[in-house]
Amino acid sequence: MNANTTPSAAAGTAERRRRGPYTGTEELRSAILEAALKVFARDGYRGGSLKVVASEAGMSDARLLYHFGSKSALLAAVLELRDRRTEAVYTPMDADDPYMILLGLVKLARYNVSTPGLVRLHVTLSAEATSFQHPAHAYFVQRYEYYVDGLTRAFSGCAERGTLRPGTTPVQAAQATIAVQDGLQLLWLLHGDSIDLPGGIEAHLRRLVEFPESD
Amino acid sequence: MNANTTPSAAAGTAERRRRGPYTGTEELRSAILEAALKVFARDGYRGGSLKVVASEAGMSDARLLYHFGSKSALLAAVLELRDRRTEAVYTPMDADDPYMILLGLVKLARYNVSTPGLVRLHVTLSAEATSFQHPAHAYFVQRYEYYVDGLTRAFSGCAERGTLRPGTTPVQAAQATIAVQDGLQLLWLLHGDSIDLPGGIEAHLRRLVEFPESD
DNA sequence: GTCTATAGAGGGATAGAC
DNA sequence: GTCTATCCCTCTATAGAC
Repeated sequence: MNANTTPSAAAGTAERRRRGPYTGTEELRSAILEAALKVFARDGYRGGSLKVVASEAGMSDARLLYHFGSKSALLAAVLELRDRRTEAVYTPMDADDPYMILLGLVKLARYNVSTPGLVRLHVTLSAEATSFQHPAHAYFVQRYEYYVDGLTRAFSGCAERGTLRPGTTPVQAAQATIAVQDGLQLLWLLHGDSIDLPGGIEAHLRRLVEFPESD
Repeated sequence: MNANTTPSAAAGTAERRRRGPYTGTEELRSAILEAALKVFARDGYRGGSLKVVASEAGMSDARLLYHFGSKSALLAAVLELRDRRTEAVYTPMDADDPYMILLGLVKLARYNVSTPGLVRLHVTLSAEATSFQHPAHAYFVQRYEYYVDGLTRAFSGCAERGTLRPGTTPVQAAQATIAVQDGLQLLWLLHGDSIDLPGGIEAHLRRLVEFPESD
């Protein structure tokens, strides 16, 4: 969040040319993160190598490691980056209006189809992270807990307003919604644009909830 | 499918004891496949190593490779094994009764929760296989096509009988159903038994279709 | 901060003796 | 068929010169 360029970035122009196109530490880190996101999304954490990440970012792996310390630290930074991107599109989860929370998922899906890399990253890493010793295991467990809780509250809000269709509890609705979201992303990666990601999620939500007309 | 023991299996008891507990080629292959399934399920194809598989099966990696030739060939055999296991529980997909096809998914889910290894294998490998160069990429693309087509036919059957609830097309219903199935499996692996896999799928199906009372 | 070089471990696959 | 030994590669991370 700090826009200051670090002191160490005040290198002469000659040196800058020798070092590559990065004019400051932030830009360098950002370039590495971009490359890492791409590689982890394509090959997973286990399958993606630092050498490939470094090469995609146009630098040596030693230089990359100097800035991030270790591969798992790089992964953590990538997940952080992803969270920032997602939050920029999907703020709610503690909003008052449950319908806004739920329909926010459709907006998020529209954003997702515009950035396949983020979808790939999520699908690949969340599956890898089911393994207990995966460095992102705790992250994904926590994240799902957060989303299940938030959506359960939203569906409870609908139930209070009498717009949750009978036959499903708020918790089940929340779990099913996350499942549809993740499952459709996987399907979309395997089957391409014969899958309508936002449309599928919206249809799912409308089977669960009767939304007030305001659209 | 051939139950013959290969000639080479006719080893004396003394030799058998030196070689390990496997009395025939089929049993040996089967032991390897069991270990491979376990390892690939836990660590993925990329993350799982032949040395570990061999060690879990109580043999050297050279011996393993003699019987399967390569790592990707081993993967193919594991996927075949999985298909056989699944087909033993879920035969339909070309049955006449669409309700039977759909409710078969609930039965399948009940089976799945009894064998976490198979669920892990599916979740892990299907995500890895979104990568184009993954050795199981074609397998999963094909498999999903098969399931989407089959379920689309089933939901079309419901539509003809007037029991597909309005607002969703058969194709969308099929895609959503597969998504719920896969997504719930992922959620179940991350969150354990707070997720009711069969119940979640059945609830999803009942939101889509009005089943005739016969249960 | 960045480079080259390398340590040290582990990967898949093969060779040759038995 | 199975073993031991080994090849050759890639991996993460570190060391030391600059």
